[in-house]
Amino acid sequence: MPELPEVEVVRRGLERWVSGRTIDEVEVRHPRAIRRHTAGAADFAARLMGLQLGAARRRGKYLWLPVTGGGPAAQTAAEGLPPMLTPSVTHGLAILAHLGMSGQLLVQPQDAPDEKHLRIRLRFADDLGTELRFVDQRTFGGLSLHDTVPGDADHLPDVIAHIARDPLDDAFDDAAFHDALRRRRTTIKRALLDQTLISGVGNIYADEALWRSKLHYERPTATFTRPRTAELLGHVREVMDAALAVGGTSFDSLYVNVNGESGYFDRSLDAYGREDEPCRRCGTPIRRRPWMNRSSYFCPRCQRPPRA
DNA sequence: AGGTGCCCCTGTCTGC
DNA sequence: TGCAGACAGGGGCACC
Repeated sequence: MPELPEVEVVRRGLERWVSGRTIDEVEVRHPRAIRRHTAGAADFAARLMGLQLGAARRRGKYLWLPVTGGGPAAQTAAEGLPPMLTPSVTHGLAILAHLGMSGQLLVQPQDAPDEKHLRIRLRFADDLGTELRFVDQRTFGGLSLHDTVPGDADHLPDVIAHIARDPLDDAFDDAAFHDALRRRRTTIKRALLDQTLISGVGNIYADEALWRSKLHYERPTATFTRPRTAELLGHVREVMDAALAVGGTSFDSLYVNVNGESGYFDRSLDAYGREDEPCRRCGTPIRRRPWMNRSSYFCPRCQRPPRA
């Protein structure tokens, strides 16, 4: 599953291979892949026509491409749409993407055979011979077109305005995160997965960062001291940086790489997926516990549960 | 109204 | 062998 570092690799690939290009053909092959675009597939396709893609952005696991323009085909299509859905002068537009569990954005030669789970195809008004494909087996991900937050320098799509900055973002506010933790009446792993507090941390990185911090996943956030929060954030950044260092080497290829193939997951995990294997610190077998319809992996010796 | 938990989806794996 | 069920998981959203 693509985690934040993989999504960042995809962002770099998009920047390199599709930013600046102009859309001139859109094919939606599965309605679920554009379900966040509430006006439907025909509207999605019509409104993308003629748009020029700007620089790729990322927040947590969300990706987006601010767009400009809209050619004759887009204007024609827009005439039949209600005012809310026509291109706005005061608000920018952006194509939003989320890869979900199994999504891939691939830059492929136009004559390459369709992937089994090809959901959306975008072709461009140039002679580079490549197209952008959204491929997704489990269809948790998708593409959609949205207004951007007025005045936002990154052209943030309005529907993800509630998503917090991620810990690799220079503007992430460590002190504000700590204060938010202290105000919450919840437990630390829930907080790490709460996208309104901190984004981009999934189940895997949460378990890894907690293991490195010797923290049990059910520790109440209200007990966190400033140094403990700082240490935890440091470990979150470490595991993400390590994965980025490994997975970030392949974006230079034609394919926009994704799909959790970062070798990081095979070699460097200390807790996640290691049930019954010895803790790399103390040798105690790692345990797995059902948690929120998922699993939590932890060392029962290094990560003691909080008092009841 | 902050916190909790269900549900969407499909392919793989395990156990009976 | 075949089938049922567990599991993987982000995040929207209904509900208390």
